Amino acid sequence: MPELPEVETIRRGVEPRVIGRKIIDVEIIDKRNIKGISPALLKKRLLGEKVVSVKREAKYLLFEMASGKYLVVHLGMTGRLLFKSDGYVKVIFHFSGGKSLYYSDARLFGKIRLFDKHPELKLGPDPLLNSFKVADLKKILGHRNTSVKVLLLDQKLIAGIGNIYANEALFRAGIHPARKANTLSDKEIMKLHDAIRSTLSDGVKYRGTSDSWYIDADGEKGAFQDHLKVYRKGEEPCLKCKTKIKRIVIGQRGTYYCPRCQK
DNA sequence: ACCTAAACCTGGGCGC
DNA sequence: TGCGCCCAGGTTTAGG
Repeated sequence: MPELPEVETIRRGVEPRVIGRKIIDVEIIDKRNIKGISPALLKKRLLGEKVVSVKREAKYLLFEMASGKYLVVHLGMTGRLLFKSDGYVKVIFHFSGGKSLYYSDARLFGKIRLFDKHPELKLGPDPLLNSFKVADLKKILGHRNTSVKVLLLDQKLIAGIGNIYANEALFRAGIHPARKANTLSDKEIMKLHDAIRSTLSDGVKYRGTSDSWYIDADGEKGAFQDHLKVYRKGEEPCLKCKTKIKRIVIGQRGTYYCPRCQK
């Protein structure tokens, strides 16, 4: 499910309710999301740990513990962090004060890991930070002979964009998703830089896109699905020019664009 | 270093 | 109702 705006929305819902709380129990219903450590050891090492912050790096959530350990959660495609149960719960973190955080993941692509210190996640820059400049995007795109859309999805190059926001940002920028990155003009890179940032910040503003699996920590849907212009709109008329939106596959992912607005 | 494709899983929706 | 098929918002890995 979750791209940068969804993970940020979840973070904002989770942090205030777990900060300063201790983990008093970890219930593991299905161990398959737990990576790099046995379920028993994960539980043992988390018991008594106090949360001092919940941070986000791209699509990862990092629970910083008072001991300096980090519980790192990635939600994959269908992962959820909830303060109530749903039908796909795999792990439950019980906190002092009575709250429990449910990790749910129907498709099991999410990952839960524990680190002794702040982990190096090997991610590219976060495009929502003000330090992310046009020059940084040009460095990423300028010399590569791959479609611009594939590069936007590469977390090692630029972190936090997934398929929905890649499609939408390219529409806002008027750039065809199959364009080879090294053919973009400086002006197009500038437009794309703006489009990425405005699309992601709108995503955060509307609390994420609930097209299928995504809900926030309270089980509430986001609203950005009401603002999508191309994503999953194959065969529908473009809202700008009425041309039929096309669906193609790029980088093994469904890709939607307006053949007239995006060159 | 760059680029591509397969693999990991389960569930929802649709047509017949 | 049931079955088969297609689709799915991510990342890792192996290979060219």
